[in-house]
Amino acid sequence: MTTTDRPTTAKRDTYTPETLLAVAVSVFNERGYDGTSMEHLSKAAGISKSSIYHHVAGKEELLRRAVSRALDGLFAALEEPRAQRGRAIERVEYVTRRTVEVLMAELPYVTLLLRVRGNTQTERWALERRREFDQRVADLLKAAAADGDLRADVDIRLATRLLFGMINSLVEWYRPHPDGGAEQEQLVDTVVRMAFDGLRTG
Amino acid sequence: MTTTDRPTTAKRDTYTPETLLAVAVSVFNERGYDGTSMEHLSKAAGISKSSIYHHVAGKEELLRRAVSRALDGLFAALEEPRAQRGRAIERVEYVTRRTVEVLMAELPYVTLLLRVRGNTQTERWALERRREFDQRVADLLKAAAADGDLRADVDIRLATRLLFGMINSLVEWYRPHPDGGAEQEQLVDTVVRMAFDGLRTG
DNA sequence: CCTTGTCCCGACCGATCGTTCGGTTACTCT
DNA sequence: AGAGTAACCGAACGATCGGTCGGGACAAGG
Repeated sequence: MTTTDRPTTAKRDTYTPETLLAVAVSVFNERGYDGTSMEHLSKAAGISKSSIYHHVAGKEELLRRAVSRALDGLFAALEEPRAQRGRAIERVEYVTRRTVEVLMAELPYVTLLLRVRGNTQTERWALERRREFDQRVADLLKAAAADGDLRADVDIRLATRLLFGMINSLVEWYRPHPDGGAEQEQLVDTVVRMAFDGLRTG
Repeated sequence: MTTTDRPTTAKRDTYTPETLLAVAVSVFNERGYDGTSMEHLSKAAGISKSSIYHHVAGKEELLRRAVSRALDGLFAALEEPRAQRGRAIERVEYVTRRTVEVLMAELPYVTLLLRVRGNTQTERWALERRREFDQRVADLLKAAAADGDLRADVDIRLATRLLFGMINSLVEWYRPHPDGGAEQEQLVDTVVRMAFDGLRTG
C-alpha cells in the first residue's frame, strides 16, 4: 500500500494510478461514466489530458480498476470464516452485514459498480461478476429457507432481489461521516434488522 | 390519447412523438442516456438520424418527455382520495402500493427517471421533482410515526430511504409478463408486506 | 558535467457527437 | 390533375470525443 519502495514514506506530490483513480471515480459518480470526458478528468485532477495517459492506459482501465476493487471487497466477504461455517441463516445475516460494511468502506467504487450498463467489454465483465455474487447470496438464502429459518410466504428469488435493492440503495444517499464510526455501526444494525425482521420466521 | 383527430382510429404506419419516445426510452435504458447517440436511436427506430428531428426537437426533449411521464404518474398517486384521507399508516401503505403499481405500469419511463445524474438542466429538474415526491412520502411516514403506528426503534428518514431503495430496485429486474395480471398483484402484495412487516408496530 | 527516467505539457489525430439544411417521396385534400 | 404538406433522407456542420506524439522541466545518480 506504500506509494514507493523507499525506506521512509516519501512525500506525495505526484499522481500514482491509485490516487488518480480516486479522483476519476469521484467524477464518474458525479457525471456518470459515459457522461465523463477525459477533459473532465484532467480538470478535476489538475493535470493535462495527455498526462493522464502517463499513469493509466485510458478511460476504460480506470473503470476496470474501480469495479475490480469493489468486486474484490464484496467477494472477500463471502470467503470469511463466518460466511462459510455455521447455520445458513447466520451466514446470510453475516454476509448481509459485511456487504453493507464493504459498501460503506468502498462507497465510490461500489457506487460505480452498481451503475455500469454493459456498453463495453469491461462493463459486461463487471455485470457478470456481480451476477455471480448475487447468486452466491441467493444460494445462502435458499439454504436458510430449506432450514425453515425464513418465512415461507415469500419467494426466495424475490426476497433476494428486494434485499439487494435495499442494501444497494445506500450508494444513492449514504455519505460517510468524518468521525462517525459508531453511527456507521448503528446504520448497519438498522439495515440488517429491517431486512430480517421481515424475513425471519416468527 | 388518439393518434390523430380523425373520426375513426387511423392506421399507424408512421412515427408520432409518443411512439418515437417509446423506442428512444427503450434504447436509453439499455445503453444509458449519455451512452446513447442519435445514431443509435435512428437504427432502433428504423428511420434516419435527421428524420428524428421532424418529430422532436432533440435528444434532451426525449428525455424530458420520458421523465415527465414518469413523474406525472407518481404524483398522480399522491392525489388519489385514499392517499389524502384516512389514518396516516393506511395512506402511506396505499401510496407504497400505488407507487409500485405505477412503477410497473410505466416501467421504462420510471427506470429512466431513476437513473438521471444531473448533467443537463432537464436532469436537474427531474432530480428536484423526485426529491419533492420523496419528501411527500417521508412526511406521510412521519405522520404515521407520530400516530405510533411505526416501530420506534428505526429512524424515519432512514426507513424512508430503505423503503424507496427496495421499491425502486424493481426497475433493475422486474419485466412485465404478457398475461401476468395476477402475478403483478401478488408481486405488489409481497413488496408491501415485506416492507411493512418490518415497519409496523407489533 | 551528462545521462536517465519520471512527470507533465500543448498540439494534433481520426472518429463521433448532436444538430442543421436542402431536397425528395408520398399521401391528402380540392 | 395540381397544390399542399407530413415524413423522410443524405450530406455536411462545428464541437467534442478518446487517444497519440514529440518534447520540455526537473530531480537523481554517475
